[in-house]
Amino acid sequence: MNTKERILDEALTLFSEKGYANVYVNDIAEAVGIKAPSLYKHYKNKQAIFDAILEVMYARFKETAGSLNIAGDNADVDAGIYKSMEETDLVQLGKNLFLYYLHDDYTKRFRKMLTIEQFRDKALSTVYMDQYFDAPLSYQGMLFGLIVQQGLLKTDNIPVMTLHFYAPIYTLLTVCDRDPSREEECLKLLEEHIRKFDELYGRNT
Amino acid sequence: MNTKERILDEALTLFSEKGYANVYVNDIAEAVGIKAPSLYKHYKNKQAIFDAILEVMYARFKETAGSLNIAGDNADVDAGIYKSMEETDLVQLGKNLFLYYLHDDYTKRFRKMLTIEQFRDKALSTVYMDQYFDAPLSYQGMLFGLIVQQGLLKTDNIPVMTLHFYAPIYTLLTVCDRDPSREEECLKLLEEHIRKFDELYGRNT
DNA sequence: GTCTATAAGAAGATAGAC
DNA sequence: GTCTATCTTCTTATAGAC
Repeated sequence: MNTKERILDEALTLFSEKGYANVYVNDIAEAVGIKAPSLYKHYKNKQAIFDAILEVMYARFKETAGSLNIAGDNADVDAGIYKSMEETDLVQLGKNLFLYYLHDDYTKRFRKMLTIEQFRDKALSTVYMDQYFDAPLSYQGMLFGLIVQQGLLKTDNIPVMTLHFYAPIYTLLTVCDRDPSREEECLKLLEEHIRKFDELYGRNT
Repeated sequence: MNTKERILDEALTLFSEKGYANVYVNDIAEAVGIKAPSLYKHYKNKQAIFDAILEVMYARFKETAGSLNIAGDNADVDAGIYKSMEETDLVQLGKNLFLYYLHDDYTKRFRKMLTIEQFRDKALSTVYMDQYFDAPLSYQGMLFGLIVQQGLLKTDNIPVMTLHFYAPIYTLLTVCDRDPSREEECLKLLEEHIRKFDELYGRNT
């Protein structure tokens, strides 16, 4: 990783921990191991560093299309999900998804930074919502549509079914973001959630 | 409302919109209609204003005990909920709760401020989690325990049942906080969520 | 309690040597 | 590309009159 990239990396870490306004260019330089004025050889100013981070983020979000997919980052795996649903590997998939988003270094820092900065910039709150509400619900809703079509789960309201699957995952994710020490507890609840979800939707009309 | 209170009120509005670091004492003074130096006759410094806001917040949170209760802010109403559950007024109660937390002016601004500032201060993230995760789940879990005892709803896992009820409400609340124009859409989903929740847990073992 | 004037310091950014 | 020195601006806070 060259200096220009390291600046983005360290800045992202700092922004995600303290927010843009509470991070000084000197902090970033120090984290990188250079002096503050040297930053300006790589980026026009502090805002340009922030903007560059957003660009990287947008690019990554685009790559993983409907982020917070059922399989996390692999649409191929998702595509096969409704074929093997008989074994209730929905649990394993849900946990993988959760852990991927919780532990993937970039994803995690982006999410925390967005959480802090979203109210200052309407565009950021739109990105946050798209990434953590609309896209997951849309993508997962499509998958559940297939699963229901296969007769593996039953419902007359797929959007609500999707919300029932996803909202607890999202909620538990926000808990772990705030207090990583609660990960074990949340994973346990997550597993119980999916098992019960499967049970509730598995044998009703 | 005297000047001292108006300072807190305007500061809370500004902090919830831009975050502590992005609000200058001059902004607060301007909002109140006085000059910045006059603020210092009421509060020792900027941080003291923030701290005073937190105190008010803690006091209010304490008043409404297990905030995000089923009935929002009225434990008496909650206490009677499991007697009249036959009429599925769970929907109305859920909507009232949601709307109370969405529209109550103080609650809303506190929540947004906490969202922005929580990562800077461990204590704040603890307050946030307690207020929007632990307390609601604990309180609602107790109520669902009673409801289940009455045989009105059925489950072998009350914590997960409570999560299933609350997580969608929480998730939809975070959507409306970010984009108030989606309130109608979210209310519709909320209502469908509770109806389906009632259906799923109403006729299973 | 509010004002004007201003001090004190912090933070972002530039100049120019190496 | 990195450094030291420095400038500029912004922000908090104080002094002292009214």
